[in-house]
Amino acid sequence: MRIKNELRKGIDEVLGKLRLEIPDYSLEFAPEEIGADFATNVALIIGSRIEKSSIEIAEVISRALQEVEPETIERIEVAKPGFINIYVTRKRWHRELDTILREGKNYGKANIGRGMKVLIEFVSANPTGPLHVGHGRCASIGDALANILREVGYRVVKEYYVNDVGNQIDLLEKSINIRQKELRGEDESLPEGAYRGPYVKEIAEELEARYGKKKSFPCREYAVQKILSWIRKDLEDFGVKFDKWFFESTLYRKNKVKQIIDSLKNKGLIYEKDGAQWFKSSQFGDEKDRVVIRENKKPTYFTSDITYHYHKFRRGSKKVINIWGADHHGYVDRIKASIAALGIPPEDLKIILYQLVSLTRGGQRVPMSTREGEFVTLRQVMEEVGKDASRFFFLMRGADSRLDFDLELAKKQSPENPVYYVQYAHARICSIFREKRKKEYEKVSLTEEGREEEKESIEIVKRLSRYPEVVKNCAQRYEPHHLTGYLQDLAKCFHHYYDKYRVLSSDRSATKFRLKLVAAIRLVISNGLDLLGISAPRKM
RNA sequence: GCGCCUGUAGCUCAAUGGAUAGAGCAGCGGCCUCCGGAGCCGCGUGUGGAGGUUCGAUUCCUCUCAGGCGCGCCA
Repeated sequence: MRIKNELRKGIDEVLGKLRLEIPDYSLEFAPEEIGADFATNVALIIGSRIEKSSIEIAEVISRALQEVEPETIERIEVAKPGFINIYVTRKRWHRELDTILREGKNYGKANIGRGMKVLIEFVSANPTGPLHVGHGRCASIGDALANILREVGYRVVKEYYVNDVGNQIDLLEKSINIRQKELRGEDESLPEGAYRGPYVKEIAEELEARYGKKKSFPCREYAVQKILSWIRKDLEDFGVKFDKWFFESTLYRKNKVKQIIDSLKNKGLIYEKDGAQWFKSSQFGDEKDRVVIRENKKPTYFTSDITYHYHKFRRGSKKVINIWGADHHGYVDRIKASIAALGIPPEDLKIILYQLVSLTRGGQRVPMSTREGEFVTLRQVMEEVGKDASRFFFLMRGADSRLDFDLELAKKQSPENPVYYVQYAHARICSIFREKRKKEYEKVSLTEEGREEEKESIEIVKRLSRYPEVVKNCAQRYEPHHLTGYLQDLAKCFHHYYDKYRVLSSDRSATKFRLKLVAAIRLVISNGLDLLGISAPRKM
């Protein structure tokens, strides 16, 4: 068992013996300045409930705990307001290190998901143009989160929703047609909001070559397929693979949208006004009602989105996660209202909003509108900055913070980019093991007992020991960025240690221990980077 | 005007209601007989403002100021 779980069990046992109710208390790694290994506020919580001094309670609990866990606990101190600080024996930390190495690739896995099915939908950019940097941020977050959720025991499906019908596609078709006319020498200017990117011309040329002046040809289908194939390739090269591509058009083809409207009608939640059909979303927390069937009898985008979300749950997902750009936040309440109306608890739908990436190039703001056709693509960023670096960069900050991405700076910084710092630690450790094979240390096995005397090594074991909780924390809060921070910190500890102590030396006993330690560091870095979708190179 | 998000060190950002608020970058000064110098070490009077909740607030509540976004029978 890992130390923390063991201590929690011990504390619970002590509270039982003292006939105290077990409150919701914290048991954490103590802040570094304290010097202790773990700290709990259990006495503070109890003290505030019953009218007694927290310090006294802490002292009673400490004494009892010491007796329950003599092998693990070196000593216990009670501090200021009533914290209990626990010092763990070195022997116990050594066992922890062995546990980590034994678990190997599985270290970090948990079962808080208990096999629950989760559907995570992200990117879902309209197939009207290539992916841009913002989508890269979304893809990085979604993919990492999916990996993390899998790691802690959820069954995760990654899905991309393709809006292959509607006004944007109409507009794309129109834009292509105009470019075709240009090719034939006819002049017609692009309407307001048309797609102007060079790829539109490219598609127009291909269509022109294939179909010439034929009256009808599958323009939309061709264009969507074409653009989607670019998107797919971009994502693939970015290391993101979707389990399912769900086409909006299938909802119409299978009449699902009409079924949803009928179902809402049967619940008495649809009424007519100004020639349109309205859904009473305000009854479910939305600020006002919304149109689902326009005056022209066509459903709105919202209507197919209701249908889509309902069917995500119908397909067996207990939890649905969406990752949207923050400019869609006004949409959250109405979509939650709609699934609530259909009998699904709205809290089963988690919507993560990421702030848009503002892109600059040498301090100059780069406009980022797909429709204006002037934007920096994900591919450009990948090629300039590299896949690993850009993914790490996108994952360093919480989704809620705005991200300033200066391309010139990112390029310039690339050698000092934090991702290299973490990867370098991994490569360095691999190098130690290459060196080990060349020399007499060859026969040293990682299962042998070794001696440790420097305090930094125990600090590192403590950090390694935190790893599974970091992963859990990311999963429970849907925030992968805690993992990037953790890995940077771990890499820092390693580089420091490496600089101060030689791993391979004539001191055989110390060598045994240090090899174990760095092997465990390498393991955790590798597991962590893997979850983030970033490679852990053996050489750089 | 209403709603959501964000205000933390020169810059970019961390911190499940916990103890003396932490990193990176930039700047200055040091470290290569030795496993990879893409590295290490040293240098810091910062939570926009005012109240409140409590043993304890960057975190929760109210008000306020600043920025971003949204408020369509667009998606």
